[in-house]
Amino acid sequence: MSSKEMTSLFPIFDSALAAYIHEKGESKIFSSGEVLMRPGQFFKYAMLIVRGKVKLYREGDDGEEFFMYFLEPGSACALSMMCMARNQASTIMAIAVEETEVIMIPIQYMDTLMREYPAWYNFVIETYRTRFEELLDVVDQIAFKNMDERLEWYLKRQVQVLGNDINLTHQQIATDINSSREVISRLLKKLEISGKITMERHIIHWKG
Amino acid sequence: MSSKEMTSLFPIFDSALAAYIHEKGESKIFSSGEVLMRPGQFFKYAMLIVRGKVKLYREGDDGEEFFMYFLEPGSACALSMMCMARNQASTIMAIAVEETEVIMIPIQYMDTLMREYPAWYNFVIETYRTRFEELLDVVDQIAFKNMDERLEWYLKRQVQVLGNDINLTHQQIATDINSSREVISRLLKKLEISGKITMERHIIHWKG
DNA sequence: AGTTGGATGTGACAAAAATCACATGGTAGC
DNA sequence: GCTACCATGTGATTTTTGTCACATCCAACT
Repeated sequence: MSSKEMTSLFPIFDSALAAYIHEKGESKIFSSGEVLMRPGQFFKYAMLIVRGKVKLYREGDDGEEFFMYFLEPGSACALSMMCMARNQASTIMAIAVEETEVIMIPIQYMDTLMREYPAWYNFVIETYRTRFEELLDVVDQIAFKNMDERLEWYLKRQVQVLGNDINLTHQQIATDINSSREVISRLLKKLEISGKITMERHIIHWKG
Repeated sequence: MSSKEMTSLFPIFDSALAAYIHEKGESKIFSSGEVLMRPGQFFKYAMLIVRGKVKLYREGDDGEEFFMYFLEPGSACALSMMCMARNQASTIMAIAVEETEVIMIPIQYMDTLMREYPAWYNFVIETYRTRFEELLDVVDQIAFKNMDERLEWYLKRQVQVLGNDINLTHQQIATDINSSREVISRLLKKLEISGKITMERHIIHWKG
């Protein structure tokens, strides 16, 4: 990726910053399903998403999963930065849901980036802020909403990021929102009756 | 508050930064129960807590409340900074739970702070990070845990910040964790039987 | 002391969600 | 075409949580 492409994907970057990241960052491609970050891992890079989609999960003590949000091109993994900066083990799971290209910036360049590139710390702050707000929405949903509303919200987010055909089994959805397959099947049936979706094996079509 | 006191409360601040904040910040005292920030409000200050305790709530669409975390002296309100920086309405409620002194830094000094005081943006980033991790814990609890565990976790956090005698009615606790009074009463009874607490009217004593 | 209002205790019931058991149905691999 | 493996559908039951009704109890105020 050229510096020019970088500034168009990350509009907050100035050309000097883009050039620096271009020089120091390492490009890496993850294929669909590959793990970018797993709980317990110590992280030595800040990750910028260039292409593809990444799904972030929280894992419970007994291996339960809980979907939090997607990362898309032009965004960064806030958690990677936090773990790196604190030298703390990651507490989340990040998986590529399609072939995904990332720029990995090694930790040793963070001081320079922070000190000499104002656009960088603005970007970092903006990244934290975006994710923070996304997390607040997640809290709202699980604190205040019933499963039917949470399911609908979940489907909407899938559609926003991955398009109107949702390629997930009922079991996968149940895992993502920490429910059970039967409950999801029944609620999906209701959504189908109300006309918001149609269903096929392995696919849910969102109609709005 | 002198610059010297400030650097001891906010150890990340250097003396130049402390002096600048001392000059530009406005000190304000909120009495117990007073609202520092309410949903819908546009925020024009970054708030630093100097003394006292602040409780942060999320509000649901139908006026439900949900306790998120406390702010203590030496910390800042991450949400105030976010709303300010984006010129967005606040989506949370902040209430002083005891007499609380804050330094309010008007928005027009943010550019200078960010540009000329590296300690400031480090502090901002650190603030976001801390709150982010706290929010992740909240998500874990409500996503994966039953009410009994959530209640215990809630009580522990109260104790950590406010001491072993918890001055709350069952109804207030129920509101904080979005449950109902009867459920909380029954679960508290179980905790009393198991020896983790003792109860009096209006008070719960934590025994661990 | 008597009244009153909020706080707490408790049983019965309702609603939401999870779990169990089993039927049906499509499809990939032989 | 047969088989085996998932995915999905569905009723019955259990668990968890919320709701309702009402009793009791304490503390403040007259």
